[in-house]
Amino acid sequence: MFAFLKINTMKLKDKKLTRSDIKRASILDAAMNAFQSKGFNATSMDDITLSAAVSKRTVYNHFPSKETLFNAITARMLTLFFTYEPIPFSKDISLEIQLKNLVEHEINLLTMDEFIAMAKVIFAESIHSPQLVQNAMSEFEEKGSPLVHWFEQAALQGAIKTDHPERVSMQFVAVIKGFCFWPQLIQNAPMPDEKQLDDIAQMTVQMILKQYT
Amino acid sequence: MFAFLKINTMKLKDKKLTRSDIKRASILDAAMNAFQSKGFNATSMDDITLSAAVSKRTVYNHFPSKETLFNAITARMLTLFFTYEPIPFSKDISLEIQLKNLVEHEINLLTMDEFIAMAKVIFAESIHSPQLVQNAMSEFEEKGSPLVHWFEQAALQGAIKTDHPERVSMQFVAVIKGFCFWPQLIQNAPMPDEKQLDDIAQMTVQMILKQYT
DNA sequence: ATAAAAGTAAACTGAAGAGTGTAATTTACG
DNA sequence: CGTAAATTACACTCTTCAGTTTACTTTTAT
Repeated sequence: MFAFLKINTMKLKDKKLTRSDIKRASILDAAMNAFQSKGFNATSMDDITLSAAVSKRTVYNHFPSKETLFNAITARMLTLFFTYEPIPFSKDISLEIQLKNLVEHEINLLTMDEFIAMAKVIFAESIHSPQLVQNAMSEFEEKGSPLVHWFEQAALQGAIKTDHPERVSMQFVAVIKGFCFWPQLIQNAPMPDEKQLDDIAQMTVQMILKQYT
Repeated sequence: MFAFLKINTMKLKDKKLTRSDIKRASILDAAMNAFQSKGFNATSMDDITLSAAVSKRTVYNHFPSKETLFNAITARMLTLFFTYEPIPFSKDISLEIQLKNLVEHEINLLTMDEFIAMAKVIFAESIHSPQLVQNAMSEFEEKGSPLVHWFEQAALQGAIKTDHPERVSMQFVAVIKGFCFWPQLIQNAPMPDEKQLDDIAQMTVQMILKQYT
């Protein structure tokens, strides 16, 4: 898990993977796993030290405090998911196909288990920190904004009939998350299998088509 | 806030409100507020002691440990919301009206600020406790079950056309929560005002009618 | 090769916080 | 009134944990 982060690290220097880089990556990995499974408070720096196979002083040489480490992780996770290509609306492609693509796109994002992992880390802390994570969070929630943009375009061009495209967009995302995100986040529910995902996708597309065309 | 709990306490003995009862209620109140705003870990027993205007020893006389106190609170909150009348499906009332009632019912529940408060306390802890709160939680999530029951009846009697009434029920709830619950829980978003709630309700009803009749 | 940079082990400090012991006070109640 | 139970203040123990110090070893880069 989180292999994708290591790859990122490697890409930067390619061959010059110094010991320091390895240690740092190891710390980030260990911290991410620990924060994910136990939360910020319940994770001690000694835990991280231990499972990163690194001395405590080394942790503090890379990250001056526990909070710094936490921020480094959230920042990393957030930027990762922010690199998120916008989706153009096209009047030349059938609405059904475009919607199907949108759903799949969204489901793919949500079903990455890294996504759930990240959400656990961040949400659990953010419920009780009005400002701390909140700012990053609001930005993060805008992740839906490419979707909003698509719906706005679709409405403008008359493909979808609504006075509130952003509301339709929210409805769209709400249904997907209701099946593929919240239960997994809160209750550790299993992700729906391929067939169920297909059904959910189809249902969501039908919902938009029947209600707004 | 949480006045409804004090009322409950009073009903039990009516006149025999002994000092001990008052102290106990005061502790529960203080603890609930503290857990809600700061979370379980960040709340110290001394905090509670202080804002309950009670000595520390008294807290421990009533509740042998912090966890016991936490459990007492969650139990209280959960039972409160479990007393939840089932909703019968009727073929004599127009579908639209019944749906409208369902939405309102659900929105009323979610918009009680006690509900959000409770959810914060419980969810924040449950994200990182696989078994601890999880069991109570799963029961709690079934709170939707009267809704499922309504949709099952509606499907059985042909008022709603679907092979998966429980899925339709989830969709229905997902949309409402997407607007009136998750943003408030995670981001401290303000609850939509009356007019917005109306729009959301109407939209949700239309969604079901257009997609499943 | 060698000096600077980075890592290690282990003992330490200081703060916070859960829970206890106790002696003195307050309240309930026959 | 008088006694038993509950409450209080407060000092105390014990543990956990973030962060530091020190004396030493390994890696890296020139």
